[in-house]
Amino acid sequence: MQIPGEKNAPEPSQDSASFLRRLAGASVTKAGLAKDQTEINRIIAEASKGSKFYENEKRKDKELTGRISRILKTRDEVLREADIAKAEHYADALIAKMEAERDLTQIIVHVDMDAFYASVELLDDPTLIDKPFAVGHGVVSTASYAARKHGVRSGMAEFVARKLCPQLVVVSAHYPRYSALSKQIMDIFRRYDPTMCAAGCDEGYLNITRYCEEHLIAAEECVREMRETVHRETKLTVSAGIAPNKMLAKICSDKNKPNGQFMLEFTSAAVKAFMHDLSIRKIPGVGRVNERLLESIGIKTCGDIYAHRATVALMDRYFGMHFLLQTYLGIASNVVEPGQREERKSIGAERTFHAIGDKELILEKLEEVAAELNDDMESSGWTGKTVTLKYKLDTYQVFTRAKSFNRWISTKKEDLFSVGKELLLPELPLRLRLIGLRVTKLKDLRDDADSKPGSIKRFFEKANVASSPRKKRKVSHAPEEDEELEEVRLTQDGFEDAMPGFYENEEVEQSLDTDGLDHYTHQGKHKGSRPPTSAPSSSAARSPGTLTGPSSSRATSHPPIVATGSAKRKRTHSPGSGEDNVMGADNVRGQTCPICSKVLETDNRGLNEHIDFCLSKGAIREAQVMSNNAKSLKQPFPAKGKSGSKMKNTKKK
DNA sequence: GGCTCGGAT
DNA sequence: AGACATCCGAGCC
Repeated sequence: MQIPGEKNAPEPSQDSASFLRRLAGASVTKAGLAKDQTEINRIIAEASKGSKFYENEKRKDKELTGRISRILKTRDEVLREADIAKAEHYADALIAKMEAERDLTQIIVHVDMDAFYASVELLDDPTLIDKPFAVGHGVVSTASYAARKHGVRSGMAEFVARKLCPQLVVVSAHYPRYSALSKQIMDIFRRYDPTMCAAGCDEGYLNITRYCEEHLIAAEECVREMRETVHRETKLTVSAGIAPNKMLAKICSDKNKPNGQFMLEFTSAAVKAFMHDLSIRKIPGVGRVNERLLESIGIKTCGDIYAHRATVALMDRYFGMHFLLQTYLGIASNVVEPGQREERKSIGAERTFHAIGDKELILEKLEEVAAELNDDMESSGWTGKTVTLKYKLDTYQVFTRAKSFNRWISTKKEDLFSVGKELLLPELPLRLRLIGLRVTKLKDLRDDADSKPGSIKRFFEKANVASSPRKKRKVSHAPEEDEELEEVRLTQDGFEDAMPGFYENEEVEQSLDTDGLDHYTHQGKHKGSRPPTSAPSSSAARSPGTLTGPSSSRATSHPPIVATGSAKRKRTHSPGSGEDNVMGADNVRGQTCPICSKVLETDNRGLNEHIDFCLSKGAIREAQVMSNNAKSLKQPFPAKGKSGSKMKNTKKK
């Protein structure tokens, strides 16, 4: 096994299980389906076979497989040298601490509209009842429950859906309608918790602790009443989950869907039992990639985390120990508040079309996109300094090119369009199927205009609304209620608001960075990394993502875990002095590094960083030698601890 | 600080 | 035949 080779072939059988699942799409295990998933996957694969889309998926799957195999190699190396017992002991200590701090006092509810878009369409066209139908042409936005039984799900290509369900009826989406209903529904929820947090247009989090106290009503009864109210006033059904924190509540809302609710007992034992057999994929933040990553080390259910706590602790950077241990315990944020999402970081628009190679036609598309983005920016009051062009080739590979200015992008569409051209023209000729423009380094124009004094305040007031502008519509009215039509992509946005919460009180250090090791970075470096120049240049080189196999593997962000990164940013950083922090930490006490066995006067955090350092050496032995000989690894931490490892590995290879 | 890429919903 | 949109942040120079 091992072998310095580093490129030890993962193995063929690429078509297997994991890839088929990938092809099947993301929302698979998330929502309840029916029928034989294997058969469904077969039909999907058959319909896809040979398409460019399929080839691209295969390529990505292969990259991931390679990345995982490299991580496993590192894992093997680490486990071989480390003191497993100590690592487990360390994890156990953290678990005990987390358990001691568990908060079961708040009654959190996650409400989720059942097949929202589909339900609304059904409302407006009763003849759809009982028919399997889907909302959205081209790509399914939402499938009715009857359609789901056939394996149709959101995100799926329409033609694939039709293969799975020949009698499928496909209707168009009516965003303004969804938006209006969404607002109406959220207002109902707010009667129970004025500070509820809308998570997208069809779901939200509430803390009904207070409501229940004041109305002397039990949680389940309260939620049932709320759901009935929604149904009475809108004729739409909603499912709900009641639990001690947001993550649990969200998972619970799926339990008795549609039109049902589920409450988890508010005891530590019940929560842990609930987590034990829960698929890791059900955890918000764990998507296809992280699921595979975790599965590769034997973690399939949340209960499995415990058995692998040593690996997770030793390779925190890759797997996110803190996140996983909390997940194992079923602990997450129980803070529910509206907006609070800081300002948005970017605003953009993109459009997919039938692949074209003609320069004039491409520029036409670019102009359309520029105009659309321009309208959005104008109506929502944003401008920015950096413009990023995104394009997708007919092979489905995606590239971006950006340019920054010292000035704010003018709101005249000519500005965006010309910048877009500047970025795109040098790339041509290409055959494209998508063009997008995005502006970052934003500035909120309304801050100056409107409430300039307490700019922040403005934000709080309509925080959650502020996201996702789009859709011009927006007529007069100032920031008041412009609940605009969030044309929403349904999932997306909302989660955004919700997710950060899960990591709230954390302070973990960032967790990982996946392939910190290898992933040589050649490409990107010169901006010259042009994609396939010219259509013909068939195979070979090109594309930044494709150069030599491993290259593109890019350090994907972190695993599930990742999110903790934000928390980390808050404190820590201070690149050059990471080690000072560590050593100067509080509750200092002797701790032994499970890798190099050195005893350190530091706290858990410090120990953690030290372990990271040990791992960063790539060659564990090196660290051991160092510690064994020179017992005081003085200043072991490379400036910028984490990146240190990366760089090294990067070049090396 | 600029730029690119991949993740997640 | 046919396969989304939007946003975020990490990593690298």
